[in-house]
Amino acid sequence: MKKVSLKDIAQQAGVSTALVSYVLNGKEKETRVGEAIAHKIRQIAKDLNYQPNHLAKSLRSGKTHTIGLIIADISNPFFANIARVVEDEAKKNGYTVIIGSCDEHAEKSWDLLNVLINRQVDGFIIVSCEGSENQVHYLKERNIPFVLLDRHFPEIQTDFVATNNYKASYDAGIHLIKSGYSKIGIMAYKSNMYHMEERVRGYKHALRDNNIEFHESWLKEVHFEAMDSEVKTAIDEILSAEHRVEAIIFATYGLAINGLKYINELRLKVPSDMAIVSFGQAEVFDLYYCPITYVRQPLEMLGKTSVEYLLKKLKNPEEGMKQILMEAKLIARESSKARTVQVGG
Amino acid sequence: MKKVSLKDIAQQAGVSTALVSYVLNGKEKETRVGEAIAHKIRQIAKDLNYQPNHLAKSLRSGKTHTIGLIIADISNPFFANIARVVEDEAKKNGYTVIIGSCDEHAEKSWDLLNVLINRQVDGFIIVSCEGSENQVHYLKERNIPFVLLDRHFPEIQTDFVATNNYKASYDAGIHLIKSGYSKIGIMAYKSNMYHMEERVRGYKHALRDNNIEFHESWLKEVHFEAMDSEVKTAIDEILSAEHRVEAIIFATYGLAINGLKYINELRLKVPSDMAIVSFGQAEVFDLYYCPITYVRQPLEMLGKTSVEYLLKKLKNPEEGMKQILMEAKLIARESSKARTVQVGG
DNA sequence: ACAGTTTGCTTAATCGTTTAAATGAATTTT
DNA sequence: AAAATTCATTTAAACGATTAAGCAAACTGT
Repeated sequence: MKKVSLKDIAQQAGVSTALVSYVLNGKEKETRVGEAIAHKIRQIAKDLNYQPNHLAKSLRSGKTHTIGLIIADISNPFFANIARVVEDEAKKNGYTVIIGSCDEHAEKSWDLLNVLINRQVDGFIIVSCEGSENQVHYLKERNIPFVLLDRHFPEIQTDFVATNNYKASYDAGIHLIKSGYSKIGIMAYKSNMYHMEERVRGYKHALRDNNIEFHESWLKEVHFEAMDSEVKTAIDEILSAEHRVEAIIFATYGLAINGLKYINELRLKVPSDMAIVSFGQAEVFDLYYCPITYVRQPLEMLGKTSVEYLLKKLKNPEEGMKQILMEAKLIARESSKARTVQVGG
Repeated sequence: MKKVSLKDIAQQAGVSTALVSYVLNGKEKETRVGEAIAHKIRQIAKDLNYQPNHLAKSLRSGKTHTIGLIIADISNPFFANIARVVEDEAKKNGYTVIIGSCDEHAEKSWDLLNVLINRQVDGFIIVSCEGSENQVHYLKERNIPFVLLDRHFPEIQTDFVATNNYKASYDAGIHLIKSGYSKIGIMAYKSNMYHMEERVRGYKHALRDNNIEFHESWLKEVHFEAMDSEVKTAIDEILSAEHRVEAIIFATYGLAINGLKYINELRLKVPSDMAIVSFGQAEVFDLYYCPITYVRQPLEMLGKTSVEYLLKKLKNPEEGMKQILMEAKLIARESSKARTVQVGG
């Protein structure tokens, strides 16, 4: 069963393909197609169940109505949720999404970018990874529309939609301090990505603003690729250090999962032995024996807005630059419960 | 900056586009292109950083090297993991994946199917939802290659890659019985999908083979769309029924999450108040205060094999029908720990 | 009645590739 | 030396759509 093309309809109607195209695209008024023939064409198209060939349309128009979404890993719930929002929002506007996972790897990210550019996606939504600045510059130079999502490079002028990580982390710190903890550590990725630095900076400022002296041993930075083992080492060190922390902020979901597993292994009780606040969100946090306090990023809004910005740019390339930082919300739970004995700063 | 096309290269080299195409596709031998000119063409292509236009290629060849993956929901970890495997395996073979979430909704699934068919995907990998038999028939009629993943329709002859759900559920039942439980319930979706029926059947046979009388109140079937509330009602009923169960099998990840949340609310202790076995897999099961026994489906294998089957079919449409049931593995944990007092059947 | 306008349709180029067929020159065979 | 073969390249159609431009025929006004 061959696919039905404009030509087939034209033949059956005894007209040229041009007419068929006009009618089927609702241009019959401007192009003065006869009423009778227009009706006939529509009928035949319906009878043959005509479905336009997107490839041909795209080749001609230069628009594929497709957007590329580059993330770290679709099997990570944070990105999976984002992806779902982006998918839905795009579909609502007649766009299709192609998702690529780069595993926080700049090289893979390059590959994806190129594959998707060759596939003529109209634009990108990108969760950048470390060392991918050149890719951002490349897109700017080539004038390919894109929006950075969740992470951005402050030194590069781009559209972006991200969380106010400084504030989020600051709030997390303040929350712990108010709950009576003063020896507070943070576990983050070893990375010079801005969003990660901001999380560390927010945490430090929370301490500073409460006259708590920060100790270097409280900041643990682990490599993404060696997370499994390094998280354990980091926790071991944190526990045996001079100023043993009473609370940890996990700067990402992945770190929290690994950290919690090890904390369980060590039979440490949350929050009495160690209070916890984590970034990210997932069912785990609800179901943990001691529900985990977490920083809820406005996933839905982040995803929706990134699509919105990108589509605006696609519709009008002259559209001005759009940058927005959205506020996260701290969801306080048992894992950071106020200590019975309040320890002032 | 315009995109570089074959024409541009041809112009610079002073030859026709045909030659350029031949050389760049490695057909210089068959088509006897001069060595010197071939070299020149390659050099120019490199200098101009030529990237072929996939749309044009696809329009001409009728092949897009794209596969459509239709699942229930990318934000569900089971599907997210599957999607990741499929993505990687496809990429390895030069294919791109477009993912669509249908929310277990046949109508949405139809939409997705049509959108992707218009986008000329070469084939589909589909996790079918209830009431989508007509879609499967449609694909067969239209001769569009596809492989059913995780779920299949026994009455329709198709390629499929799925788990042996009967066996998996049977094993889950046996495991609980061996661990000393005899009043065992199961929570499943109200559905006539084969994979779900098989899970119930396996469970029932495990009871039967151990001379345990099955009580209707032990089988709770809830509607997917009203899961949140119906799971609670179901658990309430299960607890107040005459033969109150000591253990529950959750037939899906989603049910388990909802169920566990409610069990926590009720302050029931796992496994002493209620033992648990669940299908699906995710971090939650590891981190729950009492690690959850679960049926581990061979995700990696399922995903890989589905891609493999599909690609074989794409390469050779005459390829015979391929059907495989893979065995799941029960991962025994605390949530189904052997009771101290063994209760024989 | 004739120029000018409107109407309703067709023609043909175009997007960027691929590839069968054609072409003409150089080389080999007889 | 003519015929046949080989070699290296070009031409042009095709994929399926869009759309500017062209062209009769019918209609308008004077």
